Amino acid sequence: MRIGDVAQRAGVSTRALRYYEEQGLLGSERTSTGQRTYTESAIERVQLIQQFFTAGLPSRTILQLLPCVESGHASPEVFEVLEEERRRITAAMADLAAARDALDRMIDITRNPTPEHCPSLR
Amino acid sequence: MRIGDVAQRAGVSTRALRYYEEQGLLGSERTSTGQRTYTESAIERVQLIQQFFTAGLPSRTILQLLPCVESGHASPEVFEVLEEERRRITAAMADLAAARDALDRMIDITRNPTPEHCPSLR
DNA sequence: CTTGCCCTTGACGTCAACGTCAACGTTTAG
DNA sequence: CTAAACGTTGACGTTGACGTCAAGGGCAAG
Repeated sequence: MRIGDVAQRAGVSTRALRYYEEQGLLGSERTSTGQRTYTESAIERVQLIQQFFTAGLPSRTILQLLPCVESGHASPEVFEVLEEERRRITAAMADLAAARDALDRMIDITRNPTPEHCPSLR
Repeated sequence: MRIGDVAQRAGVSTRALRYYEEQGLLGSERTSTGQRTYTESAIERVQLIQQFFTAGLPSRTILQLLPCVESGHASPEVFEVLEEERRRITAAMADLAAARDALDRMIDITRNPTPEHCPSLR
């Protein structure tokens, strides 16, 4: 597969794929003329990378974790990274829940306006 | 209160407070010599602003929502913004949950390594 | 052959919420 | 009074995951 196919099937831009390669997150073979070639497994890998990016992991951290996906083994340091990121994500979910609740209170108030609305915003 | 007090009590930098004012998110009185003065309610307001920033809302959107906190009323457009952001946050929480689950699978595998680990990563 | 779409590298642009530094005025504790 | 600590505006720097040209080469169809 060429880069455009992978991009379309994985739902990312070709620029993103080259960026992933630049960061060491995604490998590729080259044809004799220098064009990138990918296997089917690249699509799955890109989707996993995207999932981690969406969760707020920086590329350096993803770079640490990806080898563990392939080897099925993690050094103690990488294991600590795994658990640290898990904690980060859990905290982020709590923050989102808090903000969502704040929005819910605002939505509720704007639907049933009361003279004494201010205290209930806290 | 001066800006340093608000910063400390709200847990943000003075630079952030000036930025909020610049963006129209936070008002202040001025002394005769030009120094900013805040009321107690500023702290609560800053914390709400922070909560929204943490949830990924941009300052322009927060600027739309804040008047609704004070007035207790929302125009139809602002109301739509409220619900749209609620949907965004809900989706973001789902993404985080998915990434957390991926991490959990990796953690599980690195704890009990199996020869057939690869399929369970999907 | 040439048209049109795909690919390459390289390099600069973006966006947002601040950090940081400069140069200077203000308030406060001793 | 004076020095430390705090305040002001202005402006440039940071960070990360790409977007977006630019300039050129590769490849199947008609």
